[in-house]
Amino acid sequence: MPETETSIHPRKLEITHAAVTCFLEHGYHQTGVRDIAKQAGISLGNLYNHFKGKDAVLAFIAELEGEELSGFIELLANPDEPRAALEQFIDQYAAYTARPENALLGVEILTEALRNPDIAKVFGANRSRLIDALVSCLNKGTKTGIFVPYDDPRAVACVVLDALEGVGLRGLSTSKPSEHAIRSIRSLIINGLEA
Amino acid sequence: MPETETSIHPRKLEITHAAVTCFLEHGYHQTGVRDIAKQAGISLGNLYNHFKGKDAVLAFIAELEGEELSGFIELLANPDEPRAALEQFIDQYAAYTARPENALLGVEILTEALRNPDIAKVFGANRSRLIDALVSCLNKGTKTGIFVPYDDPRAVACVVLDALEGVGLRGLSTSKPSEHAIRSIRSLIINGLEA
Amino acid sequence: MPETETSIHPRKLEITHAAVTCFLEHGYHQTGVRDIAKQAGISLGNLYNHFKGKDAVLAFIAELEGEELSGFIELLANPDEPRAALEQFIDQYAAYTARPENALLGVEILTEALRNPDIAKVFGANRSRLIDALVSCLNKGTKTGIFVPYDDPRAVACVVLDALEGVGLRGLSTSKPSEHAIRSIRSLIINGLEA
Amino acid sequence: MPETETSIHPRKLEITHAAVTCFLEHGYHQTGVRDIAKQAGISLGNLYNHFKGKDAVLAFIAELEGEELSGFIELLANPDEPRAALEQFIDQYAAYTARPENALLGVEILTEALRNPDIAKVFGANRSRLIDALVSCLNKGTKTGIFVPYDDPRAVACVVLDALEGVGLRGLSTSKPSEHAIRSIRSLIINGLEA
DNA sequence: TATGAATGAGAGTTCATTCAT
DNA sequence: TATGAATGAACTCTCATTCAT
Repeated sequence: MPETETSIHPRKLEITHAAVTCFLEHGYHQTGVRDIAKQAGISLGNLYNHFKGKDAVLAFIAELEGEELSGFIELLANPDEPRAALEQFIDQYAAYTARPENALLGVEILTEALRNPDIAKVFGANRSRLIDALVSCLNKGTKTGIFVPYDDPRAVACVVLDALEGVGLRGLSTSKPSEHAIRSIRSLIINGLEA
Repeated sequence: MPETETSIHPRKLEITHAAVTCFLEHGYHQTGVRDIAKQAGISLGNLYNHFKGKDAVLAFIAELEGEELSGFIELLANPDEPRAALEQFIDQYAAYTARPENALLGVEILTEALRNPDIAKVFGANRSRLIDALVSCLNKGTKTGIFVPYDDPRAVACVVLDALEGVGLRGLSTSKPSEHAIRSIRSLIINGLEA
Repeated sequence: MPETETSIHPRKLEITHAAVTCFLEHGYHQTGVRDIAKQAGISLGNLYNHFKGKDAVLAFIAELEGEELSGFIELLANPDEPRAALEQFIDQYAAYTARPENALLGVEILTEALRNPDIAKVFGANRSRLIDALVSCLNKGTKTGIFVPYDDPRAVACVVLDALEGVGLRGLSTSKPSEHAIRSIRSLIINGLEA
Repeated sequence: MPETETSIHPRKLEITHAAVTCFLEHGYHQTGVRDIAKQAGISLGNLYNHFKGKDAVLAFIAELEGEELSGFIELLANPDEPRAALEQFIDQYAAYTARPENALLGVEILTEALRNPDIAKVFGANRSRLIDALVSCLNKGTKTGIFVPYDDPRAVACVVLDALEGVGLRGLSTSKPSEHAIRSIRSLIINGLEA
């Protein structure tokens, strides 16, 4: 619940943005705390007035990313037309992950979450919210008969997310926006889900 | 046959296995060259008689991983029954990526490839071979009329790989083998592809 | 005034003195950064808060040495009596180079300057100032008719410096102050220059 | 007495030449034993069949340099005309030290001799032979009345050598052959010595 | 004689973090 | 809040040398 903080010091956000810039350019482990401080234009010691340590910066970034997911979740949460909602989600989430900053940060956070419990906690919470919303959308679609019933809707939701995020990751190396790719995924998924 | 060396010094393989163990347990960046040497039971300096540096160890691991893909590629290359071949590939590749060692190493190599050209080269070559084979299978299926035609078969191939690898990655956090997940993916994909 | 920094951190000077001690005793390449830090009584990492690296320490020493030359340069710059000025310079500069610390550091800096551009820059600047001053003194002497005219006064200046510095270097091995040597040089030079 | 060796293995000379090449290019301390072996086209271990260690290679180079001095020494040893012999020596020795390889190696050996007794022994022996010869030439000149008497002929000899070697060293940085310089030195010295 | 794997100490440098000011 | 000096462990990598083959 990052929103419960009474107010976020503007300096904290500056540091966060500086860190994002560094992490994107050089990666989390290749970025030093000094680099972040320099990029933020503050002293090294002052960074520790706003963050407990390097980990905390990444965790905070993950928190902020989590807030960006709210739009997607609302979209999926209680859709009148599950199929339309799903299609819209696919397009928008694909666009989201296609932005290199999101794809790169995503994989940094993912890999760090594998071994760092603090990061894992935030990352897992974000993921759960998104998957829950997606599952609820799929279930509604199944209930209204427009989607085939699956024995593990959560697995399907994961596949959808993995595929979409994979596009973003792939785009990093190939450096092409891959309009085709997104369309193909949407077709594949919708095709595969439709009753 | 990426390994053109006439013979590989057994010590080189020992070091490689030690490195794999370390990378799996602590990650690439969290593993020191000393850790690898200690795990391999050799002196630090001797490691540099077999590898140019830490990067080279990871690159060599990626090379060896590439060789493990040959089985999958043969499976897909010129299938009599594309649908059966695809299903078989999905099951086997899902089983492959479901093994934590493969999933973990895969993501380490992937993220390192994003910024390290030496790793990117090997990683990209491996990926290309697999995608090419998958595309050829899809194309054959389309030609024989059992798959719907897609305007970007390569994108579809990527989706399939991303989804399967996503399962492996997901399994690392949830630590359950996820039989369901694989079945769901197979259904989704096959369902989505069938004419 | 090569030192444009508004103020030099006292620790930086402490490190410099420690480095001088080490370089004199063991030579530049045989001295480790750890040795310098230990001699200075500070931690290893802190040294890098004051110097960019080992090279920078030597470069700074060379800078400080350059400042010590100012006295000699003033002596030579615009002498009323070139011959007296030259004799005085010879005696004083011989005494300067006869001090082992100056001779030893000088040769360390010289040899390092041969391959390290950063050192070469500082070293070259120092040398130029001294030679320029010497040349101006010789020229004045020639103009006033007390020195023979030379077609390359700069070459003569170099010879004088080389000879004087050679005494200092020689004294390191023979470990005798060599009063004789200096007197011989002065005679030789003055004798050779007089009209 | 390097000549007493019954015979020098040709490989030993190859290694020596390789070492000279390396030392000239990167300096003694910056050259690794591996570099020498690679340059010589032999294995690392084999180098140690011919030399006790890295020091021994430099010491052997110094020995060979000593042999090259024989010509100069004969020239000076018992001259019929000391003045002509001295002039000839100045020109030839200047030409010798003007060759970068000799100047560079000379300063490498000199600085190493300051702290390494093994090198100092060889270097000192070479120097003594040359100075002795020069002194004997000067003394003969003084005796025959063509040179002024000096109270320390050995010091004068040192000045001459220092000046000539200084030219070579100076030429390394300025990279001009400095015909002028040599002429100036000869004039200065001869001028200064003549009765 | 010749090889190159093996050693481990040591190289220079960066690290995340703390703390007095 | 803000500073940057201070810490020392850790980093990757190179060193001269030895030794079994």
